[in-house]
Amino acid sequence: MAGRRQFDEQHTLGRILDVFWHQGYGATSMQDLATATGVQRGSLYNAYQDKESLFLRVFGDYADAFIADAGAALDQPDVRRALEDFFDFTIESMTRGTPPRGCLSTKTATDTQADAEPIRAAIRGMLDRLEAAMTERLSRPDAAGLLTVPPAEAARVLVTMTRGTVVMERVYQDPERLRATARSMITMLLAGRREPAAT
Amino acid sequence: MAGRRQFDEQHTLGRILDVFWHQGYGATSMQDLATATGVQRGSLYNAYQDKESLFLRVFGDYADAFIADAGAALDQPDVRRALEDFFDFTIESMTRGTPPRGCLSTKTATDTQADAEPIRAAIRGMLDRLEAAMTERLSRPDAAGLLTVPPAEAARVLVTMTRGTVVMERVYQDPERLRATARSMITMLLAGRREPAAT
DNA sequence: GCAAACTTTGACGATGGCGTCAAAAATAAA
DNA sequence: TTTATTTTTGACGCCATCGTCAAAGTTTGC
Repeated sequence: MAGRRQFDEQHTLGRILDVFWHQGYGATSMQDLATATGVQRGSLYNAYQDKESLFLRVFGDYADAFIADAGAALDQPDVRRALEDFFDFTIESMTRGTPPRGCLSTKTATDTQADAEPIRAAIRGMLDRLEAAMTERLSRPDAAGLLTVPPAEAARVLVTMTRGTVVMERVYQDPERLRATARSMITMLLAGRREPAAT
Repeated sequence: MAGRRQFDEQHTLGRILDVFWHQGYGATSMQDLATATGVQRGSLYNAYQDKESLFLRVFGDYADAFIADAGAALDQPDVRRALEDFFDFTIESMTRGTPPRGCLSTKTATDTQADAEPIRAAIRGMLDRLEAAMTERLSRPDAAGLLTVPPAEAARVLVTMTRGTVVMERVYQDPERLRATARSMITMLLAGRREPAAT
């Protein structure tokens, strides 16, 4: 039972991501990962160094997928529609699973056992990319004049808002409530007028 | 060394709150609390049942103080000033300490090891109170006509936003950035006009 | 004073985490 | 076929946690 790697890496990493996502970094032991994947603890150590390296490995995949999907949702001709789809996507993502899995990056950001700098950096990288995608969308012509604050500022508020939504999901476990709050947020952002108001 | 309680309860509970705040519920062991307070583990079990009960005990004090201070910040004649003071207070609260302690309720909300229903309920209770205080403030006459969405909706967005701010603090560790984002948020909210815009 | 009530203390056994390592096994290269 | 490389496997030692409990020690109230 050895020689070349015995387990399907794609499949294994997928399951590992799932365990981290549901349980959080700090609360997940190597044994948990071994049990969930059927790969022995020693094999995981051998293949991926330690828990932190393993986490960074799967977090990278997670972040790439998240950014891609978020970008796709934002890529709509109508700004309001784009923002609604964006929030719908984030809400759908965090409420998936039984129990709902929440948001991996937020769980990790607030996990005191995940305060190693490489982990922080990975989260920062993901949020920076999200903010960039949002800024780009809000800078398109169809948003001009509609926004109550400049695109870059708005993007930062919206990204912060998604983090808040994640927390509210944990507390109230009510997706419809989250969607309603998101709609309010969008209305606030798009309350601008094309013509400057008369003085 | 026995008979009547040997330790100063106020002082001990204060230290315990501090440990929970910094380390988070799940990452804190009874031994941590014993070490931090100088009270033996057995005495803590004897006096407070278990970790969950102890947490709920100090969380109650925390929530009361938080709501009181938040309410005081909101109690300003000028809405914009009230909201700025409110966000300044929350940001100051989460960045205090070395290292910055963050926000206890948010850390707990996203802690998978703190998913017992009594704990969830306590967090819900605190956020409900915060939302109520915010709604009340935004319903006062001086805010009328300024808001881009109704008071209750705005309150829910703002409370969600404070949760997001907490997460961003963990990630970027930059208080000034948080304040700037808060100001953008306030601008978006107060972009309403007293007179309905001419068609 | 004396007895009851309570707190403190230290230890117990069970469980589970961590990272390491040597031996066993299987494949790849020569 | 033989050798080198790599993975798997299971066990190791160490340390920390948990909740409990009996013994020891104080204080309170009768």
